[in-house]
Amino acid sequence: MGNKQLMKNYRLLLENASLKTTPARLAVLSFLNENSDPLSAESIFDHVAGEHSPADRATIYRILETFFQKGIIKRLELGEGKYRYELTGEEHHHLICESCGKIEDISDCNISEFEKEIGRKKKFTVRRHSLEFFGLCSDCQN
Amino acid sequence: MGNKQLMKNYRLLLENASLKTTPARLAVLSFLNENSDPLSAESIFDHVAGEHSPADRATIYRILETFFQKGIIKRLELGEGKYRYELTGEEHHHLICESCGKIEDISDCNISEFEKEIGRKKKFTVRRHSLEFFGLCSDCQN
DNA sequence: ATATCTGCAAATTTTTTGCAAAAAG
DNA sequence: CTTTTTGCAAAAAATTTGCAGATAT
Repeated sequence: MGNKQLMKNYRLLLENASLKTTPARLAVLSFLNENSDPLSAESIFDHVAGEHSPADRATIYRILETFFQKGIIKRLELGEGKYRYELTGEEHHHLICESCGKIEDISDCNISEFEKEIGRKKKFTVRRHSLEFFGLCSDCQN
Repeated sequence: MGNKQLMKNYRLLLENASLKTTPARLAVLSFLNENSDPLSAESIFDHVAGEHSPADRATIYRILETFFQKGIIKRLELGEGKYRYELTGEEHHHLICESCGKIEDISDCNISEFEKEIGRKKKFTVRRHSLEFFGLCSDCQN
């Protein structure tokens, strides 16, 4: 998808969320879009800082909070004591290599059956779940 | 189980992990043992601070890190931007109510099959996984 | 006796907040 | 023109670290 088209999409995305289109927001969106890995606030700040129109760290945090509240991005915790963020898309989970830190995506967790069971047994309504796998990636097996 | 017996168990647990038995460590272990909910470092500190032999915040953090490294406790992230800890026991997961904050335990996630599939498909060796459910508990349904 | 553990104080990391100026629609 | 967003500076929250003295074995 061309950059022009992308920008149009971002504008629409923001408009649908009743948010104004600003350079900082576009920068955050496009950086998240370029990266398949979930990103920390700091790495987003670092990247946006190197742009034509750098943004303040507080602005980045506020943007991420707003996007998270609107459901535009997901907020993850991968055992690092800080948040990571990724664009909301197909539901998927992550394989985090405890040796090299590589993060892979994985889909089809098929946990919806279990969620229904929870609803019945515990009278708990599941809205979302977090599921992350920690271990060793193919490169770090030996 | 009587308190005497518990103390003996804690001593053994620590000895097996090549750790010295200290008042602060015993206090942390017994507070974790009294609580079924996973606890934050701060709440553990607060509790131990009210004891006959209060411990420094840094000591609490160091104890928790050590226990985590030894596998004595689990370190969880429940979407709060901080860690929580619980004694290692039967594998289980949590239902976190997004309305009142109540945390319930749940077992039998039956995800081992999926983990094997991951091993085959992605050549990733799963060592552990995190699985938490967020939603509404029975008291907060309406 | 010796290695481990703790307290204290200071620092680091991650995230949040108040307020006035700037920008978007 | 009005509401939202941003920058700046400061603060808060969570966690870590260095080092010297205290404690456990």
